[in-house]
Amino acid sequence: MQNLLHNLNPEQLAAVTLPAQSALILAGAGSGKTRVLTTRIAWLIQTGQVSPAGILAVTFTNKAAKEMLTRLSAMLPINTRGMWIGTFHGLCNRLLRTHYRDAALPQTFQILDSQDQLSAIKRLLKAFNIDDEKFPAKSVVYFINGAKDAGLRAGDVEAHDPAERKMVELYGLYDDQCQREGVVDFAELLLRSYELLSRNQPLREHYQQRFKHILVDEFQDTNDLQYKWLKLLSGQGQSQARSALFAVGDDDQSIYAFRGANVGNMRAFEQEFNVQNLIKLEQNYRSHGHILDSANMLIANNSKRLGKNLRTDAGHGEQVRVYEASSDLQEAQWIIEETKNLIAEGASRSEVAVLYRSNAQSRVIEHALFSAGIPYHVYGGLRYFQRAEVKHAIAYLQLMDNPHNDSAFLRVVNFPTRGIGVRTIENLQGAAQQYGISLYAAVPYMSGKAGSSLSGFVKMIEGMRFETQQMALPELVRVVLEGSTLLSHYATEKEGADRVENLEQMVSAATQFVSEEGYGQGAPAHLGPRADAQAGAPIVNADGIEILDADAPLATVMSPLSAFLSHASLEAGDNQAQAGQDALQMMTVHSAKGLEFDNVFITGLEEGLFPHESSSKEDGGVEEERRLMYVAITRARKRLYMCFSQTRMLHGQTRYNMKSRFFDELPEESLKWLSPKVQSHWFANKKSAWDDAPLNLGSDNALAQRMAQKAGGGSGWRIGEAVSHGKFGEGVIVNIEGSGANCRAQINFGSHGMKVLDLSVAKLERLGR
DNA sequence: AAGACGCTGTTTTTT
DNA sequence: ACAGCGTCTT
Repeated sequence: MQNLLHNLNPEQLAAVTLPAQSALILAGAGSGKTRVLTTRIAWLIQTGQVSPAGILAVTFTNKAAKEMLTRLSAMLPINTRGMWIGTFHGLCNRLLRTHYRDAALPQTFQILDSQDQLSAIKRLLKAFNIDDEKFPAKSVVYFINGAKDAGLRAGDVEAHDPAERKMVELYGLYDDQCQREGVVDFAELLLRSYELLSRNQPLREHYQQRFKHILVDEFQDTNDLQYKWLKLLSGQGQSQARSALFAVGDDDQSIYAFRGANVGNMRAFEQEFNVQNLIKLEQNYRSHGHILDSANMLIANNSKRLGKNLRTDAGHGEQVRVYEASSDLQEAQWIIEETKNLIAEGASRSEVAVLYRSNAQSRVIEHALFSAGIPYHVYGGLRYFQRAEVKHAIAYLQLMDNPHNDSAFLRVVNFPTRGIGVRTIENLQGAAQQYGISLYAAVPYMSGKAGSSLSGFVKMIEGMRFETQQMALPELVRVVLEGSTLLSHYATEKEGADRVENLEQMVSAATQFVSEEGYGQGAPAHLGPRADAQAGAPIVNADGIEILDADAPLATVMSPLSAFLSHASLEAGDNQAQAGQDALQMMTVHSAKGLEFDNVFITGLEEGLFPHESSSKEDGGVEEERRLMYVAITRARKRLYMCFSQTRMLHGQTRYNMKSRFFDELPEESLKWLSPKVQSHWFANKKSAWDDAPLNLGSDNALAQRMAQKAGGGSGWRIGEAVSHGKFGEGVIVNIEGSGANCRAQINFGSHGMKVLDLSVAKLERLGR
């Protein structure tokens, strides 16, 4: 135990060894949050305060859950299997699998990912002849997920106008459709298990008693339903003893409001759980002083903080390097130069991160990196299980496990093509609707040529199910890849080599899955849970009803095939394992959260981009952008670069942006401007701006034309020029129209918005940037 | 049933 | 600019 606790600082130690009461740990960036969380669990177990089965630890991502498990098994000599450690969705899936009857779900219910959900909605809209102009599928999805995330069923949503009433109706119809097909979406996993526990008293009480300690990571990211779920499981508000909820989070890193996260849950938790133990972890072990000072000073501009100031023992380190580029191309060029310098100084490429606010910014930088021959890795593309060919294979597997999944049916009934056309499908859908059954079940009602091709498809699925009855999962997957003719189809396609490879990879994914999840290598993939699996001791409630506890491995509650399909939906896999390559890391600021690098570039620091223009319209939007900037800054250990550009190509048009307001919120002494005398006067000094940018303007003539376009009708002002206005502050001239006395300029005043001013009237001052 | 054409939206993302 | 779609064409 001494071992466990040594090297913890006083705050960390206090947090780890808190008594079994609700606690809120405000953990700043780089303050050892995961360490505290895992050490707390290890300490609780090692001191005999709780058995592994009494632990419930919740994260948002699989990565975080895995990390926690890895660290725990390094600390504890015990098997981590009895503990419930996982994502909200993973744990809810486990709960629903175990208690599928009580949750009114089929044993083989399947999970829709976001793509599947959208296409299910599109299908619904079509079936009910809904005008998709008035009710776009996307907004229906948004509405439904919003309601579910708030814990509301269709019957609970108050509609204020006819359009909303329609939305509510669609919500109800969608839920019916899902129920009929035996599928649940992500939000449904949460809501259904919440409802299961709140309606079923014996179950609820069982789990409430079982979990003595509930620990939550990234608490600031919880949505309302997740918070309600935690309250329910912890027994909050009940008179009897309840479990201790240990919430770890950082309100300054709350950057997911747009997907329903509610930072307010932190304050609500403090009050509703009567939190006596609030501990702030403010000692930062990651960043040098100038970087931390920048982060602290920036975030101090936010109101409504719980209050926290990071400190470090690491010394000031280097100043933050700031660069103003003339164009996005030149910005990219500069990044490449600096990266080369870093590498020459001995930095490894994987310790260089380029962060941007939006994905669209990556293109230019990627292009420049490619030309320079610097290996790079872009985060956040298509993930393995999202690839079309893999989704197709999954759909065949889904049909074998649950033939009523119409989404899966439609995805592959004619892929690879087998002569089943749109018309045939429409007829089939008509029959299915008429009898209220699934497409698969409606096939026997079809006659004629169309009927026989459809029943051919069904026979193929049935045949594969029969053939694979006794097979282990990897073997089954191989049979399906071949039997579905997916493999041979892609093998004949000219660009199909990668796809074949991805499909082949599914067999190894299945092999790995089977061994990791504790299914025997030879366990039949079908036919329910493993026969020889040891279920936990049965629980008998007061009425003598036996309840199966979900503490045993998943193998006891679901078949390898069902489990594998859940896995494919809940853990979409990495995007291209370019591992092994020492590559520069490129990603959005959002996806950088939780990561750290020696060297970080924050790019595109311009008004309108970062903070993003759409953030100024939502209340609290700019504060969320500031938190995002805070996250970006605190990713860096040793060296931080920030850059912005005067011009940028966006949506096919050149935009003229001002530098980000965030620069004004950073400590001057921590910044080192690398471009003091920049190219604002490029018109007079055109060489610097246009020669730096590797633009191919073709000829002097083309250049002259572009210049002429930018000159403002003899007004004396130029497009792209920085100006100052008494009322609106600093801005950039974006456009000039008319000439002489009628000359007007469109000016981007950043936070004050876009204005059109009459140049003969407006009092503008030239601003040498 | 694949390929061409035109329309649309375009902040951030995990499960 | 450009990708991803839905619809129309061959």
